[in-house]
Amino acid sequence: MGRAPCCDKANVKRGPWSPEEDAKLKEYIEKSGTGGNWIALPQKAGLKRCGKSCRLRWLNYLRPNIKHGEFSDDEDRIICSLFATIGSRWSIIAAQLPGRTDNDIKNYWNTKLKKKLMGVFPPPQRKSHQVSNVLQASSSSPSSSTSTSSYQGSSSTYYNTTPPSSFTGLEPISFTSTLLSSNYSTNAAAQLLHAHQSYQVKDHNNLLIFGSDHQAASCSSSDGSSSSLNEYGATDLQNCFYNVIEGNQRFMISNGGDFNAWIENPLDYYGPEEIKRLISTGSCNNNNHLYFDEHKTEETLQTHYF
DNA sequence: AATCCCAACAACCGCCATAGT
DNA sequence: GACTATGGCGGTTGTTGGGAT
Repeated sequence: MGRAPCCDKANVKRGPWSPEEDAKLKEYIEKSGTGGNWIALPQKAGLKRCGKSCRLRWLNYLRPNIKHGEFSDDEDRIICSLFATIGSRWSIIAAQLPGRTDNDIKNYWNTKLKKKLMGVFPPPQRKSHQVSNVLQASSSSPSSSTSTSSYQGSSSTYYNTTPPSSFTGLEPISFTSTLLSSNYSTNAAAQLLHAHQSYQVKDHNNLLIFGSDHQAASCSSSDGSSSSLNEYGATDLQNCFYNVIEGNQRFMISNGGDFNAWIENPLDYYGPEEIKRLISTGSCNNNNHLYFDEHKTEETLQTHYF
């Protein structure tokens, strides 16, 4: 037996709201508030609507300061950045965009932004040297994986990975690692990483880093040409592509200075101890962006790139 | 002008978390 | 602790309008 419906569906109006209904709802809420009970509200307001429907209508369209219309480039960047970080948690993303609703952002993502991004990150061309699916690898014994890489950390594993051949870019991924099954939604980040084709996972004593490689940042398309990432805030996206997860906390890695270069594998260059030290000393901002010391970053870049 | 197709978006559905009893 | 009611959320569907044919 299923759950009882929240209202008598036979006796409630459905479909688009009329201006009269909007006016009734708006007037009632402005005068009396919601009373903390949406289920009872429609009857009190004289509406033949389900309480949930009233709530949605109010939250998405009628309440004050709702912003409709075109999303700005800044808003695009924020959405992309947050999606890469926390996934499809629209209500949280909406909280960062005053006047925008979760429904609005969700629709915008599904109809426009996703396509934009897919244009930036074309369907993956598999690299021959990449073998196992990270998701399988991270959820099974590392020794049983077909890893082709050789990170030498004492108790860490390092997988070079490739999406399954049927992968189309943004489909759900079963991330079964205990680290990744924390409250933080990492699937979405993984999806973007998948879309980015090339990414790595390192697991080092509860310190797990994943992200795209430097090569991916140039984003070669299938015909060998490069597509510009700037148009859609590539830097922001790129900055999201290294995630450190320790325990059930997630951090995003940013290099501290104004460097155009990007560090391929933070774990290799900074080392797990340095990363852990920074986490433990609170070297991150409110958004859990983990910033490395500028000099250290510069040294690292000088050493490895110049 | 009629029809088809598709993108956009409003609204609904069902699940989950939580508070109250 | 079990149960119920409700709110909140994300995924999905239905409707509509505009452009293409």
